Amino acid sequence: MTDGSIGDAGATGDADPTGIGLRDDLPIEQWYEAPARPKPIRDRWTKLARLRELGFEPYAYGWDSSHDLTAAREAWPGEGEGPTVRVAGRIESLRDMGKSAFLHLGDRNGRLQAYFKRQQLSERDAQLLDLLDLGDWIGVEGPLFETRTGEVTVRADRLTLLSKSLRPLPYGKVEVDETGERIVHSGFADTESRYRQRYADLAVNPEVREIFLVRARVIASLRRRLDESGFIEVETPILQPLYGGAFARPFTTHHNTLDRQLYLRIADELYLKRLIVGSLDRVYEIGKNFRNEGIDRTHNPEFTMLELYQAMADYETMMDLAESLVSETAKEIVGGNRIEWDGHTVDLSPPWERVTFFEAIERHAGFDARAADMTDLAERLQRAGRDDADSMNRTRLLDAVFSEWVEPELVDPTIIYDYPIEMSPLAKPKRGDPELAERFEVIVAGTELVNAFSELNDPLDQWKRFAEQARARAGGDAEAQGLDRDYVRALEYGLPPTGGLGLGIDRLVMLLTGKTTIREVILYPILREEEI
RNA sequence: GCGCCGCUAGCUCAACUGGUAGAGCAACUGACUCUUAAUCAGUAGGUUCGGGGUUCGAGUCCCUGGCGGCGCACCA
Repeated sequence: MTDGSIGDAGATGDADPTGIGLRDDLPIEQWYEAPARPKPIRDRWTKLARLRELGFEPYAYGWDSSHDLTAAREAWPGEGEGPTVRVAGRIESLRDMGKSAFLHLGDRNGRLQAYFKRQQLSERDAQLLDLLDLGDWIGVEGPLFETRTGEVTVRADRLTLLSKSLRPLPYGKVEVDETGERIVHSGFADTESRYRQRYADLAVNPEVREIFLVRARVIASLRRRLDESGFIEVETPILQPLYGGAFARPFTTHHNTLDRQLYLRIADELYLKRLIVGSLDRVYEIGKNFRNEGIDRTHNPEFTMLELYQAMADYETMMDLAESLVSETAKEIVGGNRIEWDGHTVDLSPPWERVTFFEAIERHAGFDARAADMTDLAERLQRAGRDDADSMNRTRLLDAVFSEWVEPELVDPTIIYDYPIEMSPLAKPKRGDPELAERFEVIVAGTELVNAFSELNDPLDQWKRFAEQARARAGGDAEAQGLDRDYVRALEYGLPPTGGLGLGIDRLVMLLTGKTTIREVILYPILREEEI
């Protein structure tokens, strides 16, 4: 397979050089009526032909709605016949009873029933009604009323086909019980198909649409809050000659004209701090990072981060900012700070508990990791079943200890601060304790949500830390950072005291939507190639 | 990367120890003027993920490949 794109499904150009453009060796028209197609597809193809015969345009050019479906339902005055509305939507259910028919239209966040009385329709509209299928987009015009069973409904006096659906959507049957709760029977549930055909997932599962509406509102809310606080939004390179700002392996690519190797960024950090040097004293960027690492419930190779930098601030300012950004956003988007997540109740209201890195280990693992030597750390990890411990340096050992005993215990957001300095090559040493860095992470529900520090602004110190990284890299640590000479040059001009913060947008959305898999909050999560 | 589980009709799922592959929804034909998981009668729908093997006989057992899920590792 040279091209796995879904749009080219079934092309057989490789097998038959004269067959370019054929679909499974057939001209496209014959493909739809071939016996190999499921009957619903063949039937829809026949209906499409019939519609054309009758002079209907199956793919319209536009439509003017007077209301979306939710607004239309709300426009019903409460009794009697309401105003005439023009609405559009996709047919989600269809109940034809001969002389009359009911169907439900759906749009991005609403649903409205339409009632058709054949006697009252023009002959053409009645013909059209007979050729409709689930999944078709239609427009409807008529007055609102309430059915005997109490559902606000539009009585369709006029009907317009907007787009004919040739492929049956995997609709389940929707039952609405006495409490108004939607119960979906059967439906579209196969995880793999849902991700591969996200369009069908979104079309059929309103709760999936809701996740992405929430995601959009979360991002808009963060952006508005930062804009109002005097931050300016910027864009920095994704294609970078040197990657840095985090510990991760990059994706590598190549620019032809420049004939030069480039990397997809693993973090925005170094470019953003250069802007603070340039006197843009509050900047942020919301964008994709790319890390060439494993894939699991909390990691997708491309993911979205908010990074912000504020001059004249330190990590304590960032702690306050992290608290307010997360809790205010939660209040605004989901209406509160108590969230049910993976069987826990997570309380996002500030202030969050603040514990130092070594205190946290003391508390949850029961020993003083700062005093412990490497052998001691490795032995403890080995006893806990980590057989790779003897190959780790001290940084990795401490990190392993932290993720083994501390992280899983933290449910409510917890600020873990004062990390060992060797784990934090871009952070300032802690005042009065240079073995530690002024850095914190926010751990919520067992995973890292925020990473922040007082930014290292001493160019000499930065050079030495880079050099240390370079040594670690030479010693085989594939994730150690490269030496970025231009960044040091920038620091030499003078980086004011600066606080910086990174917040994982995907994980925040997971938290606010109750999802335990990052794939559920990314529209197109990465998957292996599909054979179509 | 390793381990476990899964892949059957367009969708959701059945098929005991190997013995003719089924149901509901969707579809089609017909009936029905306020239905709503509409109902009723009938019809059609399958390369059981691909390849190989064992067997008189494989959805089922074995080998191999693909894809997915979960866990572990990795990802500070």
